[in-house]
Amino acid sequence: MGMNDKTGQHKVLLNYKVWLSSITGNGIVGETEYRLLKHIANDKSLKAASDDLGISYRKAWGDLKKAEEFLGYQLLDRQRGGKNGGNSIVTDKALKLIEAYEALQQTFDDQVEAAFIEFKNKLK
Amino acid sequence: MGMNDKTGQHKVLLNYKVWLSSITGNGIVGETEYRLLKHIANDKSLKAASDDLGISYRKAWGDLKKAEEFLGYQLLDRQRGGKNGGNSIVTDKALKLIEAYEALQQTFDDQVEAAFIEFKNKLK
DNA sequence: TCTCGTTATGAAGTGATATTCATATCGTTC
DNA sequence: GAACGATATGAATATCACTTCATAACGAGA
Repeated sequence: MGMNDKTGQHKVLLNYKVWLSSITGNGIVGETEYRLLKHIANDKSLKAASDDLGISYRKAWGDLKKAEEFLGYQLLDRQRGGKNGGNSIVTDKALKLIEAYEALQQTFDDQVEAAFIEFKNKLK
Repeated sequence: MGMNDKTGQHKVLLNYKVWLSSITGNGIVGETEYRLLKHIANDKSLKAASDDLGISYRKAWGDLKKAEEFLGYQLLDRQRGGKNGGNSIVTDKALKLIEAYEALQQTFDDQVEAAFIEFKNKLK
């Protein structure tokens, strides 16, 4: 479990991130947006989803808006007012997107483990 | 090459990052440290390397110090004073580390392209 | 022994992001 | 038709990482 002193050898993990970006490097769809969409698919609410993830509604809303603007299609079908005040439904296109993103993550996950073992061998 | 209006479909790129971290998620060795060590190996100077990369000496120094503390071994052999004011030599262990990191990146690079093509197919 | 350039390190300033706050709109339901 | 709760959005505030600044230590060479 790794030592706790300031100078010992600690357990090291391999980490990675995958995200879609514009050419200029602006992040568009990454882990945050992926998780948001997953939760919205379940909760049918952007507010509930942002609460779930512990990020501000303001940011969640802005992130998805930016993603939609960039992608050029809707990720959510929004409804204001009404029974529960409103709701947000994930569009079919967004569902496809999160499925594809999930597969991408899986591919990376599979490779990270092997690559990390290889990495550690190289250090011996 | 992607439209420029606010709502069109733009060209999307796939991005990724790989780095070593502690269990608590603190980044230890990533692209920055890798590049620093590469440049120090060449320049034999932390100052020159940080200038090369356009990052502050303060950060470069802090990053490598943190990495060394965490890993539990020296990445640099430092010398203060003397002929040119001082110098920093990359240790053998650090050389092994950057070689292994390089191989890791290469592994990912090779597979990212294929994964991205797969990703885009899934969206059709 | 004085100088010079690099390493070393705390402290203060800055800028990008995210959170908080404030307010408006909307549409079922009671 | 008044109320409730989610969406919508600008503005102010807070956070956090990085840069800048300031200052010391060091040691070969002039």
